[in-house]
Amino acid sequence: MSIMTVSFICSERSQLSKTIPAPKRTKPVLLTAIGRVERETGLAKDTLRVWERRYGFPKPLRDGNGERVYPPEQVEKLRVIRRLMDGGMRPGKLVNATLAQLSERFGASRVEDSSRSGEPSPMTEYLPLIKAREAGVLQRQLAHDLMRLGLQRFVVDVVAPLNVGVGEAWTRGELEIYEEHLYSEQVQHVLRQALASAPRMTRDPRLLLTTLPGEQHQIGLLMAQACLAVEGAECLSLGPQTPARDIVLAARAHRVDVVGLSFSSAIRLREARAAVVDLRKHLDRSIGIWAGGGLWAGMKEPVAGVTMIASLDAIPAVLSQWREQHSKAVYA
Amino acid sequence: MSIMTVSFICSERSQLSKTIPAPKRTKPVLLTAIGRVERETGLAKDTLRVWERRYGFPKPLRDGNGERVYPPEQVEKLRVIRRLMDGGMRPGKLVNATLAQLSERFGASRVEDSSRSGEPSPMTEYLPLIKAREAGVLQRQLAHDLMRLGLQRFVVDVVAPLNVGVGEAWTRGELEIYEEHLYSEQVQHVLRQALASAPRMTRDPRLLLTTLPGEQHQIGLLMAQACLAVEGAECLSLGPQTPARDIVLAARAHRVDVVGLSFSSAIRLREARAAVVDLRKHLDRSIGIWAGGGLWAGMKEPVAGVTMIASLDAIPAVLSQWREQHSKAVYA
DNA sequence: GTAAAATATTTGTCATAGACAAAAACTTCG
DNA sequence: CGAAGTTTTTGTCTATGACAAATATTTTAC
Repeated sequence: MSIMTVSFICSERSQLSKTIPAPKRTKPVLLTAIGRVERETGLAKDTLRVWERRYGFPKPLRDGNGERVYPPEQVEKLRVIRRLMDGGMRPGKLVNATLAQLSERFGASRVEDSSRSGEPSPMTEYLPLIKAREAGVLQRQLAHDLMRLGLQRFVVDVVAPLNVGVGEAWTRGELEIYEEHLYSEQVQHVLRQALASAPRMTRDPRLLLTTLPGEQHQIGLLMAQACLAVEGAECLSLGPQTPARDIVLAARAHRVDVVGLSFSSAIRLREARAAVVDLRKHLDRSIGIWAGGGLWAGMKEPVAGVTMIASLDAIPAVLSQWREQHSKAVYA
Repeated sequence: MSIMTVSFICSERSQLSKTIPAPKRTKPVLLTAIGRVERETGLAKDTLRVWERRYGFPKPLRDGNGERVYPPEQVEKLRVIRRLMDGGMRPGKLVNATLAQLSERFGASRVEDSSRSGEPSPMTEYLPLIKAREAGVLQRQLAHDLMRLGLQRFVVDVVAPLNVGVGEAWTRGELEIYEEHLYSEQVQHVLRQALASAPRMTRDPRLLLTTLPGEQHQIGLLMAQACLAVEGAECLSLGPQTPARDIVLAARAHRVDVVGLSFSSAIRLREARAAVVDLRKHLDRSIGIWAGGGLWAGMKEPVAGVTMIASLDAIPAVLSQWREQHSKAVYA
């Protein structure tokens, strides 16, 4: 993680501002090699090749060396498919549909939510702000709602639905990725501010918060931390992507009672499950594991020795339950 | 990025706290499949296989299905090798060395730095705090130094060397990854606090800050943002990992003057270079690109139309140069 | 009819081995 | 000593086959 060295190679001005020549575009067509497609879509190279073999899609062109080059429409379609798969659909049904047909499928998974009641969703209020590209206004509105509702309700009623809504809006093509990034950055800012100013109570349980490798999303972690801090739990966050081995070491070193893990739905259920099972295997039995994230709502059987928390709403209940059990143990 | 759904599947207590059965460890030996090794070391599956074929290392065992399973020592050695390669060494010379021999090599790249002068490095002050596992104390010390030195000097003289030092300490086995994570989290916290309380000047240039996909490290970005904010530049951060296409869109939408990219040394030079060249190709010529990070110190020829900033020290100079050129343009 | 068990399909990941181009290191020449 | 040419190193790509885990479908039992 060493990031910056202190050497100073920029002493020559001529080198410093080489803003002069500016390259000319060679071809207006942008073809993407398989390695890059893997990075952009999150679909493994092996998977891309096997889909081509089995389903006939994607059907990349070949360059001079016989290597696959993907035109942008196919990459775009792959991105959408990946997105739908995260929502539980299977690739066999998706690859041979047109982009238009795929877009329709999105509706299916959201009907229950949007038409559930007449009450205004946070999305109707915030989406224009995000699209207006006014970072300052967005941040002030968030800060305002935070003040009005308090941290707990702000997270549960505003931020959590907003995350879902923003993700869906992106899926429907209503938002660009950069707008999502910008939103995410503002929310993180507001949440971190709130956490910093919240008084630190040192009450049981002591929690170690992080995500497993591959899960990059910090917002889930921050939301959880906020909900836990409000309830007086002592949180220690390692940030995202801590390897299992290091979670075990850190949990021991800091003598925590519980390890809290956050999972976004951008990760596949079975992988997440396997990773949690693995962690449970190696972590001391006296230390609890709480796995949070909407991901778990779709799971059939729970993992032994792990508490699944599918909603932030559930955090207070889980906490009080833990405290109850723990106090009993002291008396017993 | 949809992270949490609002469904509440935890209403049944029995499911909620399945902390009962607790699995028994089957085998004390921890064998790692190739996919996981890829994730943990950052070395592609193809690379792992081709090294095995060519150099005879790693030499994984095979499970019942003839699939590779890597014992922990080999994974550890791979991690160290990866680390050394990021420093510019070549794998052929490394794979057949013992772990002890590899550790020696680390010295080579740091001699110039540590023995350069007698002045106390921030490391001597902070390393004990990190190892003491007292997050609160560490944070207070950081905040104290921030107050004492001011944001600019704090970033350049304390945080930047600390990042390098912490990375090296990890390499030498003096720090665990989780300790690095914890340190990183505290630093981010302090930097974000400082940025939030800094008054927002709206002076040219307008910057869009982010990292390219694959570059996860946020600290470099935050440090840059701090240095830029101090100098009065208007920063808009998208957080890490924005695809090139979206950087182009965002830069246009927000009418920025410059796109600032941060690169840690955990990424390979040629890949970074290629990515920057690609971005330059697609970004409007009127928008500048500043690529920051110690990475670029090792580069031979600069990229046309891109300003490389190898050190945070250089930021004020680059800024004033930009302003100078830009004001000239106005009068011309 | 529903629930459980058995069977079938879908799907991702792994294996093998050969090929090649870009980068780095090493020679040779002026 | 530096430029130009040559060799080695190295990562990534290709192709096809195989298999197990997850999911869907059918059959069987109650």
